[in-house]
Amino acid sequence: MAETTAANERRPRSDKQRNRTHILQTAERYFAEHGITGSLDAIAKRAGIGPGTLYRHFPNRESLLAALLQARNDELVSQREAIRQEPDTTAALARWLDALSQWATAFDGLPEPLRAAFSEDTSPLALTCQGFITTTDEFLHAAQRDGGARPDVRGRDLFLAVLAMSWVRGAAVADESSPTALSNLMRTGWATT
Amino acid sequence: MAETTAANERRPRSDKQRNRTHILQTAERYFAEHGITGSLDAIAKRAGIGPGTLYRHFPNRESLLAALLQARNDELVSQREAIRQEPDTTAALARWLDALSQWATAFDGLPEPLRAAFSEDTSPLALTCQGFITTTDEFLHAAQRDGGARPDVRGRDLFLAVLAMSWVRGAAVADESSPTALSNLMRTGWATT
DNA sequence: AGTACAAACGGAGACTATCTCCTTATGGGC
DNA sequence: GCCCATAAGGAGATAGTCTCCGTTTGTACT
Repeated sequence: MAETTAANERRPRSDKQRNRTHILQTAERYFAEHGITGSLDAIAKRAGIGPGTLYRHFPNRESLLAALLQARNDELVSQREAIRQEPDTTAALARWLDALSQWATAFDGLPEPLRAAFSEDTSPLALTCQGFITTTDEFLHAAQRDGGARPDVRGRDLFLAVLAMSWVRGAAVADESSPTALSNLMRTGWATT
Repeated sequence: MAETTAANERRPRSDKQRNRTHILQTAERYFAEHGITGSLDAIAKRAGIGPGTLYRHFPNRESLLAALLQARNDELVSQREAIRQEPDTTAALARWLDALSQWATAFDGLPEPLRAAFSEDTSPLALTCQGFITTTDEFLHAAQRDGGARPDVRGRDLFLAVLAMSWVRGAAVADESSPTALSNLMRTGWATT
């Protein structure tokens, strides 16, 4: 056993990993240009492979998306660690929600599949969402303990609200101040009470 | 000139209006069952007409949607009149936002094209949105005058927030309390300040 | 009633996208 | 160098949007 693979397991063919990487690089660029609804066959063509190859690696758009998001998930997790150092729990929650919002807008149209994944736990994105909801809950509870966040709010709702704001932001690009305005709205609401 | 049509204008063929009505009835049911992304050709087939006929009446999904929404727009406008009688301007704003939210969820998936229309004034839905943003602004200004709403909020942002909440609600059906929770969140925010 | 004709209909089919299946190619182990 | 499992490639089934054009039909006029 010169390899680290399990016994009776042939080492995976080298072209497989090579293709996978190449697909991801191509898809990254393609989604950045056309949004995540761009044609998958077009990505295959641009990557110089057949559609069958793309679909073997990533059986649907969602799994491709999940793979692309991996790097950003890691990034978000490391941000989470940094934010945990923040002594002001309310500021920490605000920073976390901001980071989450940036994550959800990594690609144009991303909130849509995230929302879809939210309600089906069979999706590769669902687990990711679940993890981030848990984190949201942690920051929220800390802030609630310190009196900085309303006690009746749930992490789940905050997560959904961030997703919703990220979604609507995609169309509101015309107005520069919308992102801030919406983020403020979510923080303080419209009422004065 | 025995007819009310303009001079030199032939009266429109009777089957035209008949088909139009029939298409609308069929589409109403179809969208209610399948959401607004259901196949247009399928609607034509169910209505017993050719796709060409459907597309002549409604050149795209959006215009069909706009026609279907007409009745609901009227309903919303009449609700607006009722809400204007409300002496408590803050309660009025809350009621208006609620009505708006119901309007935006008349069909499954409706928030999507509404958001799209929001940023392109060429759309038949865009004008409708614009009108409702104006109304939102009216109720908002009244509430702000009376100190019930934060002065830095804009009607446009409130409208977008309602749209966003309506959108996310589509997926959050699993959790009964989400609609209320999100509506509260929009009203008071997550922070205690 | 019959005729003329603009208006409207119907549906074949062009186009685009997703995804599958099966043949061909190739890399790994011996 | 040979075997063959593994992966690649791409044709094509399926489905949806939308258009074009030959055919039909309702209306007006005689």
